[in-house]
Amino acid sequence: MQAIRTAMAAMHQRSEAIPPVSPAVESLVRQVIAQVADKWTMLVLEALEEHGTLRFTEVGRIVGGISQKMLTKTLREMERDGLVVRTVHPVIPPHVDYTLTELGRELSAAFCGVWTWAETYYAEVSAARKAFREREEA
Amino acid sequence: MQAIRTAMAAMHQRSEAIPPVSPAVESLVRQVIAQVADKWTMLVLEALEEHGTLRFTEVGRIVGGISQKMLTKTLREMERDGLVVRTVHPVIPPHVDYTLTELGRELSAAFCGVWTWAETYYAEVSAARKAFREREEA
DNA sequence: TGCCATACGCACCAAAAGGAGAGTGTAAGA
DNA sequence: TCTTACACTCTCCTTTTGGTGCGTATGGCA
Repeated sequence: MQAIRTAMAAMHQRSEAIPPVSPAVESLVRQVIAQVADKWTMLVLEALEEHGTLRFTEVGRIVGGISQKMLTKTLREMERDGLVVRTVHPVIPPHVDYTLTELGRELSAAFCGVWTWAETYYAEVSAARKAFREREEA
Repeated sequence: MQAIRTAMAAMHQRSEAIPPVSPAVESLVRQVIAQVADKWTMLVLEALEEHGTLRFTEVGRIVGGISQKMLTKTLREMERDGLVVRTVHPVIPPHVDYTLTELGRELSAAFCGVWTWAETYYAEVSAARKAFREREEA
């Protein structure tokens, strides 16, 4: 068990990989990645990219299967990170709409490759899963 | 409250967006995206892309801050989805190594854009967060 | 003789994510 | 007058995520 403790301690040390960038930047980039590499964020990004400015319920309808709670949370975090602009029209009933910022549009473009990958290879992923299942059943 | 029930019911309907692709494909792509858009998956992908074949503990050390449990889980899911090959050398102490498949390398390339985005814009995200914090403190 | 190394699996627990449902405020339409 | 619309917020609850610590097999080294 001492062995494991040692291994774990080593794991929590700084990675010695990717020397060109500083550890501080590394850490920040990882933080940003972790926040942004989220299912709902990707879906909302897509919806806004495709449809331009949308209202709260419209985003929910287009994304599909998201609860109000998660929609609010996701949108707020995206606003906080500067990915969307939230515009409140002080009327009753309330009217709020969301638009991608330049930063958001850039991120959406960056994710484009992942969407394309998924569309291109989902059949292969399915096949790999099937093969894996059969292999472990045996 | 009936209003909310109606809105929620509408939200859970199928999205009418993106007509070019079939709903079945849409759903599969979303599933794949949801699995793959994961912090640890992205980090492990990066590590393997940069260093080629790696052993279990090496992956852990390079990724940094991941527990053995999550590392095992992430690696298994990636194997299941056909992103990595797991090779067991039946010796004692055990020796297992992991290599990206072509599929994995393609995905890594697709994520490259997101990494670049994060590296390019993390300062702007930080600034946006700071501004947001100050705005809501007021 | 006895300890170490590796890549896990398992059990237990805490924290976070996420869903369901109710409540809110008020102007305009039935 | 009663309901509806919208964009939430709040509470309660379940599920998932993730961490910690333990056990394991055994050839080789001290």
